[in-house]
Amino acid sequence: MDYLKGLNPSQQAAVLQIQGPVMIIAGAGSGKTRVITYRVAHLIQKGVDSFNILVLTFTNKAAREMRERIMSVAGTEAKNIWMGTFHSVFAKILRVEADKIGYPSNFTIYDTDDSKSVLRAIIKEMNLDDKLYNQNFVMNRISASKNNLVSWQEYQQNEAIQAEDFSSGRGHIGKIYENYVNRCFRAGAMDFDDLLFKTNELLKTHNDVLYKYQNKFKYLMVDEYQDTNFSQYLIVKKLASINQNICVVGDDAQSIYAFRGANIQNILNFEKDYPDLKVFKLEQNYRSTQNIVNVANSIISNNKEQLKKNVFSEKEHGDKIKVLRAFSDNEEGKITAESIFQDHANKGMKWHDFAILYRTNAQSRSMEEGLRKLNIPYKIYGGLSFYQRKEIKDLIAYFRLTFNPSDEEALKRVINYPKRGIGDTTVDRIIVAAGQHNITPWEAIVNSAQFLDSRTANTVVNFGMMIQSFQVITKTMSAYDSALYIAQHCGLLKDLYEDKSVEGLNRYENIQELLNGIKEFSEREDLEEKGLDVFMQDIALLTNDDKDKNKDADTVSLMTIHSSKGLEFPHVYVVGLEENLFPSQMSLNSRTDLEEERRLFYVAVTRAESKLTISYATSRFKFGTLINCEPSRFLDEIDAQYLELDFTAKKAPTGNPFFDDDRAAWAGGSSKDAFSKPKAPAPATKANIKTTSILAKAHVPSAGYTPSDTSNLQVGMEVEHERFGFGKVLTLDGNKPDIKATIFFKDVGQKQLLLKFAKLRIV
DNA sequence: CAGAGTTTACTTTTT
DNA sequence: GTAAACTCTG
Repeated sequence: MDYLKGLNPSQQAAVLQIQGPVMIIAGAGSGKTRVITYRVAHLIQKGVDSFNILVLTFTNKAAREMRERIMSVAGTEAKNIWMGTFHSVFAKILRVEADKIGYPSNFTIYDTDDSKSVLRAIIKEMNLDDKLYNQNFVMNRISASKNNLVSWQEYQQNEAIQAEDFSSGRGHIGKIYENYVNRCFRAGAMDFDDLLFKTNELLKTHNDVLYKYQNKFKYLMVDEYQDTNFSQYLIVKKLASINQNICVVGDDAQSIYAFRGANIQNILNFEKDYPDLKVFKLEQNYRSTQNIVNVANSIISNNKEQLKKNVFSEKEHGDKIKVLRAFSDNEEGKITAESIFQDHANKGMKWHDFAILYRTNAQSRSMEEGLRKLNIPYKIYGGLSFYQRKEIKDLIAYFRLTFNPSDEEALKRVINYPKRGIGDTTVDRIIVAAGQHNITPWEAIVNSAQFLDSRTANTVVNFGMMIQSFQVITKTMSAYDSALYIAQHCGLLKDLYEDKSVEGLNRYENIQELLNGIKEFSEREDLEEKGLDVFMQDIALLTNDDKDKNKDADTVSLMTIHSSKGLEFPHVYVVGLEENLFPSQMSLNSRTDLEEERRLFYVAVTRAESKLTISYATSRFKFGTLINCEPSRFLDEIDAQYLELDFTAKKAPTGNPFFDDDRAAWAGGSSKDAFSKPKAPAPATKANIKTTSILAKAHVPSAGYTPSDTSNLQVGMEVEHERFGFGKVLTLDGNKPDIKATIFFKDVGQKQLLLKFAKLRIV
C-alpha cells in the first residue's frame, strides 16, 4: 500500500473508493493521471480481476501512457486490462459482434476524407447545388445526428430538424443522410461516428450482447469525461447499469471538444444519473506557480456554466505573465524565437522545456520561420499525420480493397492509380451499373464485360484480377510479405521510384517507413493474430502521435492548444491572442461557443509550469491578404496585477493598455506604410520563379516589383500586373474577400481578376 | 483519357 | 499561400 503515501488526502480518498459510482473533478495539474493509475492498481490489489476492468480514454497516447504507468505500479497483470480510446475499444467489440448488425467483421473504417468523398459523390448524383449542400456542412450535420443517436429515419421524421433544414433551403439533407448510410453499408464500411452509433444499436437490440459486456466490464473508468458526447455517454451508462462501478474523471473547465459533439452537461449532470454518487475534488495544482494558477482562475471565472472548485498552488509566486506585442505574424515568430533563445542561453534550459501553443495550425508557419532563423530545433505536433499522406493512403487503399473489395472509396482511389487507363468515365459507368443492378462496384468490375465495351472491360477485369491475386497471397504470407508484394505488384512502388523529385523521394521513403512499421508488427511476439488484415483493423484510428520517431530529441514543441491538453512545459508561449483568431471568429455567435474558447485559453495557460508568455500581433496574413488585428478580449479579462506588459519602448497609457496610441494611427488611414514596410519583397520562391520565367515574353515587371495591399483599391487607379503589365481599374464588384476587378491593360486588353489572387502593384 | 491550367475553399479544434 | 476540385485541350 505504499503507493498511497505519495498522495494527498483527497487523492487518496478517490483511489480508495472503488465500489459504486464515483466522479473525480480534477483541476488542471492536480495529479489526475496519478489518481487513475493508482486507482486501477488498487482495484487489482483488492482482488478485482484485471480482465474485468475497462478504461476509456480519448487518445491512443493517453491510453498507452496510462497502461505503462499502471504496469509500473501493478505489474504485468495490467496487460489484461481493456484500455483504449472509445473508438478503438468499440471497434474491437464491433468486429466480434458484427454479424449481429449485418456487417462483415472485416468492415472498413472510413476516415473523414472517405466520408466526405462519399458525400460529394451523393450530392453530385442527386444533382444538388454543392454550394448549398457544402460537404463539410452536410458532414457536420450527419455527424451531429449520429452523435446524438438520431438515425436517418428519425432525422427525416423529426419535425424540428426538417423545419430547420427547409428554412435554410436544405431540405434534402435527410435524403443525403439516408443514401450515405446505405452507401457505407453497401461498402461494408463504418465512419468514426458509426463505431459509437452502431455500438449503441448493438447494445440496444441484443440484450444478450449487452449482458455479456456488462458482466465482462465490472469496473469502468472514463478519463476526460467532460469530452464525451451523448452516444458515448449512453454506452457507458448501459455498460455500468448492473454493477454501477463507474468512475469518471474530468474537469469541466477543460471541455474543449463541443464542436465534435462533446456535451459538457454529461459531467455537470452526472449526479442525476447516480444518486449515491461520491464526488472527489482534486484542487491542488502541483504543476504551476501561483501566478499562473491565479491567472487561469481569473480567466475561467468569466464563464457562467461550471462546477465550483478552488484550484490553488502552493508553489512559489513565480514570474508575472509576460505579454508581448508584435506588429505582424512574422515579427511575433521572431520575438518568440528570440525570447526562447535568450532563456536557453541565460538560464541553461533545454529546448524541450519550451512549447509554443496556437489556436490554428496555420499559425505554425511564422513560428517556424522565427525558430529556423535562430537555428533552434523544433518539432511540430499534429498537422498532417503520417497516415493521412497521399502515398500512405494509396497503399493502404490497396490493402483495404484486398480485404474488403466492397470498399468503394478505396476502389475509387486506386483503380486508376498508378495510371492504367481506367478514367473517370469508366469509373462512373461502373458505379452507375452497380447502382442499377443493385450490386457492389466490385461485382460490377468482375462482370464488367456486361457493362462496358470489350477493350475497357478488359483493362478493368485485369485490375480486378490483380486484386484477387492479392487476396490469394495474403492468405498465406505474413503481414510484411503481403504488404511488400502488394506494394510491388500494384505499380505504386515503381511509380514513386521513378519520380526523382524531392517530394517523390520523400514519398518513396514514407512507403518504406510504412513497410518497416508492418515488419515490426509482423515480428511482434505478444500477438497471436498478425496477418496484414489485423494490422489494417485499427490503422484508421491511429493518428500523428502514434508514429513518433525520436520523442526524446531536445526540441521546442509547437502544437495547437487542443493537442496540448494533458501536457506540461516549464516555459509556455501562447501566441496569436487576437480577436477573430482566439477567440475564433466562428465562436462569436453564441455564449456557449465563446465559453468553450475561454476554456481553451484556460487549457493553454495551465500547461505552463514556471513561465508563461502571451503574445499578439497587430496585423497578420490571412488567406494571403494582410489584415489588421485587435488584441483578444481574453487579455482584458486577466487581472492586470498578474501581468507584465513588454511593449518595448511603449509606455502603457491610461485606460485600456492593449489599445495604445498606435491604434489611432491605423484607424486614420495613412497607416499602410507602417505595416507594409517590414515586409521584405517576396523572396524568389519556386512559384515566383516559375511565373516570371514563363511570362517573361509578355511583360517584364518593373524593377523592385512588389504587390501592394489592394484592400483600398479604387476605380480609376493605375496598376501593374506581373504578367499583363500596366492597366487601369474599370470596375470593382463583389464583397470583401472576393472582390472582382475589371481592369483594362494597355498590352493585353480587358481582364477580370480576383483581387485576392491577382498580385497587383498600385502605380 | 491524361496532363496542364484554372478556380475555389480553406483556417478552429480530431477520434 | 496551398491543396484539392474543376475545366480545358491535345
